[in-house]
Amino acid sequence: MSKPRAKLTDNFPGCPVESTLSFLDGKWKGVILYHLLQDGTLRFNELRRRIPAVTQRMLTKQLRELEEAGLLSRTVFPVVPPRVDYALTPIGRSLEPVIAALRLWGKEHVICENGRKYMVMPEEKAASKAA
Amino acid sequence: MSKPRAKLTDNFPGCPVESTLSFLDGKWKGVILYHLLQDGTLRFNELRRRIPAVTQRMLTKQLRELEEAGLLSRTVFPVVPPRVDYALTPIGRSLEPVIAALRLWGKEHVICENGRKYMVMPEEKAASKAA
DNA sequence: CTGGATCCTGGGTGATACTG
DNA sequence: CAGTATCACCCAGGATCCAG
Repeated sequence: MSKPRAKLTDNFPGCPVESTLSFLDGKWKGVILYHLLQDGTLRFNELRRRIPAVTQRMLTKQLRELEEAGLLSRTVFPVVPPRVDYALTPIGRSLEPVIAALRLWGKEHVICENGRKYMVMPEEKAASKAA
Repeated sequence: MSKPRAKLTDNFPGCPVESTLSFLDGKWKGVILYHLLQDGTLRFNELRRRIPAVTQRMLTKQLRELEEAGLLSRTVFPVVPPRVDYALTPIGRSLEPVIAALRLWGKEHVICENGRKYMVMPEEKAASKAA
């Protein structure tokens, strides 16, 4: 199945938010899409290097799910050593505004420090500037 | 902890996409935020009615997590029968562009039919489905 | 280099029953 | 009405070893 968690009986039609989220479900899909949007085409280990915390197993899994969903294409070069390129499909690329929105909000409202995440209230930022 | 799945050791700072996604993690957060954005303030059962597939347990849980994250406020009225209002905080409301992007993409690229989800290629819509 | 196969576990999620 | 308490299941996700 292409949906890892979604039981396909979630809710009635009419919740595109849920639908979209279901394609981003999984711990690494968002990051993968982000890097693919940034760099165009990436090989397996190039992706790994950009997402240090991911394991091969999970990277493979999430890539396959994204591929099955039609969001990215996987190109195998029959050479030795093996080479596999990953790139977004047109649909995958159409997620750009979504990823951009996610990224923007994260930059605005979350502080990442040593791997920890802290929320930042806009008022605090404004207040510190104004007051 | 406020993050259900995120191990906080995911990746180095620099991935706001991941950060944002971590706040939307969980099966119902997106939908909850969406409805709260739509309707302003909602009571517990009003939310339930808008998300038929959710159980009380999960609705409660996700609401608490969103509250702990600071995205929504929970107002208890000491009356009988009980009444609890949920509304977005300013930060919660700041997620509007994100939810909007998610929703827009879903409307453009996903068809919900009888609870099932089908991807729709923009090209296929433009050009008649020939395959 | 790019995976596949296997084992394992944490906790997310559901179902149900109960309560002020 | 708005939850809490419990039990049980399933599978996402990590670790490790193996393979072409």
